[in-house]
Amino acid sequence: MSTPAFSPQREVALHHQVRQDLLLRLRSGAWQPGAEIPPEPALCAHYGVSRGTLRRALGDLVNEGYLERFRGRGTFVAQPKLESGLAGAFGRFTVIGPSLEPGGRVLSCTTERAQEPLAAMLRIRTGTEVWRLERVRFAGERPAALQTSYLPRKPYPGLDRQPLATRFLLEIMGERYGVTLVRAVEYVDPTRADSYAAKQLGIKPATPLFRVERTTYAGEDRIAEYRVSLLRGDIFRYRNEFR
Amino acid sequence: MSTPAFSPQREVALHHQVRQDLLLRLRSGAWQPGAEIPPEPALCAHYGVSRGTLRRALGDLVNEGYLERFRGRGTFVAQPKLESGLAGAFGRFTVIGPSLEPGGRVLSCTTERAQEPLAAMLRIRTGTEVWRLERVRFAGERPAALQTSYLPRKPYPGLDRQPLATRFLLEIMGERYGVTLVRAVEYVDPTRADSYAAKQLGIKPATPLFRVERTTYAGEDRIAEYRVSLLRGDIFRYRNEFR
DNA sequence: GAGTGGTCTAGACCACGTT
DNA sequence: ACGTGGTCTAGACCACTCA
Repeated sequence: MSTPAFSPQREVALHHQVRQDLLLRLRSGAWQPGAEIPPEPALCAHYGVSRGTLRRALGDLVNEGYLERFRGRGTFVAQPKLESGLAGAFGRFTVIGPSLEPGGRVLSCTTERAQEPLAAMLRIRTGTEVWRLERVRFAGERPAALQTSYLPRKPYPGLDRQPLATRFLLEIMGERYGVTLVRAVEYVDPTRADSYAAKQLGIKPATPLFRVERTTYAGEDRIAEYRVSLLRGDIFRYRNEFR
Repeated sequence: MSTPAFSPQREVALHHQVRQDLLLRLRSGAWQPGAEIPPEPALCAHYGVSRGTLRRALGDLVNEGYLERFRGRGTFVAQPKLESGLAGAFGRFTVIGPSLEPGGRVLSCTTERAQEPLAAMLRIRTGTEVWRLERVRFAGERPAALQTSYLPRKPYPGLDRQPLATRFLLEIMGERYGVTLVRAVEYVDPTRADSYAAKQLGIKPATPLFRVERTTYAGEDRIAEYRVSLLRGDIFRYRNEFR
């Protein structure tokens, strides 16, 4: 290890400076993927920091996917997993586009009895009563998404009298019904507008859309809502970032 | 704070047990979003652990988006941001579907001079020579994706003589040309197959596809590859998880 | 000024893999 | 047996917020 020098500055957390210096070596290619890097005692000595501080820096890099550590073996430069669909490849995503406004035009809000595919999605027995809420959501003046939400009826009495046209449904569920939402899982497919969706969204039939199926969880396994959204592909895109 | 009891087990890391117990209170709704939770000294006493251990547990929960901490103010239960497109909403994604096999059928591998939109994507001057590689990628026996890759020519002499049909392009770039790939950014749109794509992928024209534009970075800002993939929507979906 | 979380240290013991 | 990383402790000082 013959690094020019490491001269920490005050004002900035030590562990952060160590992290940056390690990152420099990783990105510059001085440490190739798969290679083993020096053990903790060596790095502590090199940087002149305590083990706790060093481990904070290393731990951050592990969380960000740059390093892998194995007890008894050592610390290694992670192989980048940039290939979509590769095992272990994952990243962060965001939706790019204008914000959807709360509420929207309510097309219908009715109850029905859940039949098989839906009952399975909500993890309830077939025949249980559910709310079915259909809305057009707007981004500015433009209709941007057509959403159909399904909720078990029981926990949400009088849902059809709530301010569905002006508030986020998730907010209503939380504030009016005291449901604590914890996490959500989406599955995204490409699709194209049928004539009904095209009419509601003000676009031509067969325009490409995202079809987003989302399940929102209230407790660890309690499902609070199942929703299918059709998002206009000319307005929204997903942005994914891999380490 | 009147929790029944906290009886740690050996065999499991203490910080992990503390984390689980805190998580329980968050998910059960005992601590509502926005609420302040007890300060470190109180929690240390409650769990009978040192500050370092407690902070490890809290830090994990902050990283996972459950808590927010502010120096001088306190620790608060984070508001879930489950609405797509909401500021601050983000999550993890994975591609669901069979693994793409390395290589594929090479349709063409030629050089050309980069014109404006492409030059901008690769951040090179217009007129610079680039490789243009077009392949059909397979998942098992099925053609699953049509990919067009663009790379600056200079760093990759003889790319057309590499084993493009049997290896991952990213691996070739790494192993044969010593390029260290660091991160990648994708933009995903819905689209539909034109007649050319339909023919290459063995599907009917107008079938819904994902159009994935990906930029792979070698250094912090050095672009190693720009690629446009058409992914069959009947084979792949994206899975997104919030918080 | 009192209380919050952020940083850093020094030292100890342990579980695991390699030799 | 030795070296690796994983866990945990106790204590110190600091920066920030709020009353």
